[in-house]
Amino acid sequence: MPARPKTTDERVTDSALAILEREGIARVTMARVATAAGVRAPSLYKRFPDRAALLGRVRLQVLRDLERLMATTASSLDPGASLEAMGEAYRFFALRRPHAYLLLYAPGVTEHPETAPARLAAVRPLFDALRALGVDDPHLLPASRSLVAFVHGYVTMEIAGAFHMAKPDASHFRFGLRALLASLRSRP
Amino acid sequence: MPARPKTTDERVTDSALAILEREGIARVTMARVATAAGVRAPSLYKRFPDRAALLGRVRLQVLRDLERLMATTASSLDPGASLEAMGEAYRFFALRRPHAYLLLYAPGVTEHPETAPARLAAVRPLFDALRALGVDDPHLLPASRSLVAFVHGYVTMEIAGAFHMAKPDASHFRFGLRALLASLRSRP
DNA sequence: ACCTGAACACCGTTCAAGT
DNA sequence: ACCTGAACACCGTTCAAGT
Repeated sequence: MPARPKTTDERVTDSALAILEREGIARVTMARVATAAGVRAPSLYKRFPDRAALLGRVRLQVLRDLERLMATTASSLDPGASLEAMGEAYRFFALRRPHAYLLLYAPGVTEHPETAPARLAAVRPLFDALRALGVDDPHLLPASRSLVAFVHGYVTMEIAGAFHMAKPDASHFRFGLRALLASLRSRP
Repeated sequence: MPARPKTTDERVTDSALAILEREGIARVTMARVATAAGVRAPSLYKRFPDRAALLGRVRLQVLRDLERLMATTASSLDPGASLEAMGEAYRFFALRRPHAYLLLYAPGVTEHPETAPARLAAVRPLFDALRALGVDDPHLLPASRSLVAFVHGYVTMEIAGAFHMAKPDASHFRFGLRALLASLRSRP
């Protein structure tokens, strides 16, 4: 009764992420992921309860990439410049990996227990920069939510093609980001 | 060779919209829509090329509801108050009909030809109010895009439960909306 | 002209049987 | 302990056959 593993959890999630990034969430089927991971579809159920849970694990992976990017981008010098840089970095992340980004808010995904902490960790640098900018404690939460909402909304619409532009236009994004930051900066 | 219709295009889209609002996009299957419309699944293909096109037609319908709401909400009195009211109305629309709202940016939907004009019409009152607020022509497009991005991003995250709040919190939304509007108002 | 059952290729998922 | 073929209930879609 050996029956030794032909794959690993990590290889399964890596395979799923690769298919996701290339072809989108709808194409991430259990059969395709299984084959890419060197196994048959039913075997995946020994590792993940169902497709929603597998996608939840992939989401966590993407979130950690984003978290790393945010931490790297945050500069300790000028908080204003740091916030702008984080906004731009976030947008680039989303535009470069649209399918992976969309997974962060896609329906039909069971949230992995570590996802909530990871989401918090990803906005932590933002929080710190806002504090450094002079935003007082009671306004930290609404301010960071507003920033994330703007950036998330903008890139989602950009990915969906809502602006029907020839090329992605960074100038309008920067306009909005700066407008919001200027307002937060001049808070009483 | 009569074979007279058992349903209509309108009844089909109405049925699809009803299922969508109650159970979400994944549950809008051809079989369920057909039955609700008094017909069998294959019959739908005489009216719509495929599921993506049917969903595209439903999206147009939702967009027109939103357009009507925006037009109604826009007040000709104070443009600042009007913009705030439009933001709040947009948010309520999305929170009251989350599945319908999400369809506006969902993947796997073939865009109906009239959708682009309808999207334009929906933001028209916003455009007008921004102009009345004193935003000059070259900034009208980035300003409206930024506002829509913020509002869209905020409600999407709210629907997805990203803020993990007990109740939806209007105060943070209003904070961000006002911050953005204040910045646009004080433009040179 | 529109509706339909039957069929096809594909899903996610379960499970008894293999090693 | 993990893998698998076979099976189930469901998809979207096509099409020949009905009226």
